[in-house]
Amino acid sequence: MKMALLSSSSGIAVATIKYYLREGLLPAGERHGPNQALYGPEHLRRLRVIRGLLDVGGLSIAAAHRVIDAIDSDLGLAHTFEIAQRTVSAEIEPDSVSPASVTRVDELLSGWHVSPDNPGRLAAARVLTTFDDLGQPDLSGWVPGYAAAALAVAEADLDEIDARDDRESKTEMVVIGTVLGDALFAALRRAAQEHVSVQRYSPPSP
Amino acid sequence: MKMALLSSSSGIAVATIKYYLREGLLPAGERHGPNQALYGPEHLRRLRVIRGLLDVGGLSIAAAHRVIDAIDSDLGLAHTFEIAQRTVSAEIEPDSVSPASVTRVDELLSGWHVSPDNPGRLAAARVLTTFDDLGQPDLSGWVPGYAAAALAVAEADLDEIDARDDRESKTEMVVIGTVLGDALFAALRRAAQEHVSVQRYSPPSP
DNA sequence: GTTATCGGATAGTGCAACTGTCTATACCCG
DNA sequence: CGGGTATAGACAGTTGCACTATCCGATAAC
Repeated sequence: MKMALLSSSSGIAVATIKYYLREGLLPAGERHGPNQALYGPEHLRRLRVIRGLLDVGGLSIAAAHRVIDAIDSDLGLAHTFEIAQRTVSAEIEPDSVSPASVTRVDELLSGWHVSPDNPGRLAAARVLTTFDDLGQPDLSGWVPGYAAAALAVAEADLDEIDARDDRESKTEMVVIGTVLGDALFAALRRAAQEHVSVQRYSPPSP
Repeated sequence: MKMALLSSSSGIAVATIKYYLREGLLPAGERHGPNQALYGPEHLRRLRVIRGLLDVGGLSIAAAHRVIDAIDSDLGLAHTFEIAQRTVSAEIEPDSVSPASVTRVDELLSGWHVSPDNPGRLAAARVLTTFDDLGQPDLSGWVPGYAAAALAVAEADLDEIDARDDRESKTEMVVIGTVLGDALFAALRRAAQEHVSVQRYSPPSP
């Protein structure tokens, strides 16, 4: 298919597709002359992946580039996982995190096998530091529930990856699932908050 | 305290604080002349809230403004909740969501009391639509786990809000918890993923 | 053969979040 | 009490990102 069709069937402007080509997000089409190239269904699909990562996952172009590279290259699953995790996690300056918060996170995660440079470990500590800075009272009734839920979700994530049969599909689920899973959970949390709130404070007539 | 001290004790540049004042994110100091004003501890605290919302919660200035206004005004808790939820949820164009995905979300949430315009409902459907567009296989083994976890987290959220005694503290937890809770869960998910992954594929010698 | 479209290069746009400069004051230390 | 520093407020400038527009020479479609 040609550029015009690729554009119309993806809903993305020609200029934008050319931009993605320049940035290396989208592989070049099959060349047939100095100003001719053909694109296949894999380009269309790739464009959908890109839009999903950008619009739903909220990634930047650079971040999307990194995770797409991770899908394309055949590193091991563990390595792919790490790239996906690091890409979706914002870089955290160590001095924005109090050592006490890190300790609290480590206690919370005691029993878990988590390496010291897991991006989530510092990110969680950063959140707790922010609560501390705001003088929030004891959150020990709140945070453990999050950890338990995160564990359940991680089990579901790994189950889903296990359920894929070929390596390529596993890799893709690792990356897409890591990125879109955050969005999915956040969305369901909103719904659940309304449900629980109604349940508790204005229960439907029994 | 004066501007210089407010800046140094918050770690935020004077020019940036002035910018927040202009934008109405930070209330003006107590005036003592045409070029003098004094700031109190509440300004310092407010700056910490702002940085938390921006850096940890990833909100824009405009979004931070909305939720801060929600904290300041004394709307009911339910209304505050709604503002917080809508602010952290990106606006979704309805035609980026397939009706089938909405139906699937509604089935997933059957038994929950969720209004049709809950921001999470559409956002969840958007994520499912993206998976559909990528031709992902059946996700019925994956998504329900997310819903269950989201319910558990929402219970923890409401428990924590209930545990606060005064209205002001409840309101603040509604807003800050909604915004930072997403970040906290995402971080703990990263840690849990590593834990479960290690547990399954390279268990420590027993 | 003429009109439309193509790939590629380059420049420009719009927005968000600051950052820097300027001016007329006011404070503060010696 | 005087000179250096700080201040509020106005406004322009900067940076980075994600596009978007324009142009060119070549090719395709009718």
